[in-house]
Amino acid sequence: MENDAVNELALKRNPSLVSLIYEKLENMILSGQLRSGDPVNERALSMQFEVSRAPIREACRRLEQAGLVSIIDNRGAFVREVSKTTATEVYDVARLLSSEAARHAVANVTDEEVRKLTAMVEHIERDANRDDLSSYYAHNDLFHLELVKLGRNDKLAELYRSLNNELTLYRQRGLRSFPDFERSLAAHRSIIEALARRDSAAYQQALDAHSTKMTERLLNLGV
Amino acid sequence: MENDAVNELALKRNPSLVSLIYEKLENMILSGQLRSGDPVNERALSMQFEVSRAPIREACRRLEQAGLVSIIDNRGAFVREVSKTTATEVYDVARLLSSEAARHAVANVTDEEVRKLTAMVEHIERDANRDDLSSYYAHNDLFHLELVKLGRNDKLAELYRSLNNELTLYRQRGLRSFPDFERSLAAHRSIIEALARRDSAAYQQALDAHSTKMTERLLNLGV
DNA sequence: AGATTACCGATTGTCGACAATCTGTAATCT
DNA sequence: AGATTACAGATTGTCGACAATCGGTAATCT
Repeated sequence: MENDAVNELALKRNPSLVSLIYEKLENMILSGQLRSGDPVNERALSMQFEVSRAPIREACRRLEQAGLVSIIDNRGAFVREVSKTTATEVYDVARLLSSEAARHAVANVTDEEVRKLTAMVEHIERDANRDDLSSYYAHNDLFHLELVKLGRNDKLAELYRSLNNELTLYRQRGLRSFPDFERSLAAHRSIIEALARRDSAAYQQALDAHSTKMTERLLNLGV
Repeated sequence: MENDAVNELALKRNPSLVSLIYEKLENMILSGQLRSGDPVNERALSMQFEVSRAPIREACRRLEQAGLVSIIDNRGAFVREVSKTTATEVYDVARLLSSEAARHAVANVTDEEVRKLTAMVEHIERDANRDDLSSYYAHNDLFHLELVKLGRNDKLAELYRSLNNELTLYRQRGLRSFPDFERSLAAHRSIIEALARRDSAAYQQALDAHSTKMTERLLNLGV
């Protein structure tokens, strides 16, 4: 099931080898298949994927820019270890961006978007009810990214996405807190509700409260 | 004077070929030597620097991540054209980060830092008096970056630096507004002064006003 | 003439080989 | 024995060559 990754890559093609390899590796890291500190060996991967080292190497450099691996000169790439200090910094910036986006969201949001977001919330609730944690986390992240996009600033949204990836890596590093479903889902509901009412103050307040709560929970884990 | 770039690179060494090439190219772009839309040809550069294409290629990918070039598949890298829309977005995020850093600056700043910043302001003033625009711009950017670092969030400062590089590219794209020295230098003075007094409100207000003024001036150029 | 197709030059994409560099271990010296 | 040095293995860094792909131009067709 894993050694036909070759064909996977060979067939899809055109999205460029590097992109495919990048996504594969990103996924392996964010899903926890590769853990913090693990080496990312160019030759080993080039044999595993049956391509030369060049595209692998390039993908690794992209992973570095994305903050997912650290590269040590002449030593190679290693899945990054995100310290609590760094994670705190990243959280702070992500919250700042999210909050800024929220300030502009209500003025721009369309009915269509409210419907889409509502659907996403419901999807997350289904994941929670089925205890499908991995899907829950993924869709939760997507939901929040979509909220940020309401700020109508592509650059800001892109930065947010990138920061959130780093945070996912941090969360992945060790024991993972079991989410407080009840509280979290309720928060989502009130966020969406305020948005539907076009109540900017309530929306910003609900979102900030939710973000702060999440941050606290996640940072108080590793102690 | 320019074609011994070869020896420059060959001698410095160890900071890795890629880093040297990256910095060289970054400098060529930010200084306006390479202008928006110009192709960044791998083979040409590899001959100019007398290295193989591999390190050039890698440097180009880093430039892309830094937002300084766009890469089109199978077509190569081109110095990026930053639209006014994008520049506005980037400005908004940069201002947000700067403002957030300002909120924490007074609580943390040391006397040593105040001295250093004062020296930087004086340096900028000398540049202004000598009408050394290129030095003026460079030190002005450094000054503002140093202010952001007072926020004690490395990640935030790094993002700010990166965003500012993109903005430099935007400014470089066409006609450049002649700076309003008098107003700008006065603003620097009051920023530093508020900082020295540890007057947080005044500091934040002075900095935000200055940033906003700069933004307006720069964005109203290309119309 | 206008549109379509086939080709050509230029550039990037990928490859396999070799050089440079680092880490850890074993041999040597005091 | 402890410290130092020399070596070996593994990995990245760099290179030159070839393949794939793109844009534009010239030849062809209607």
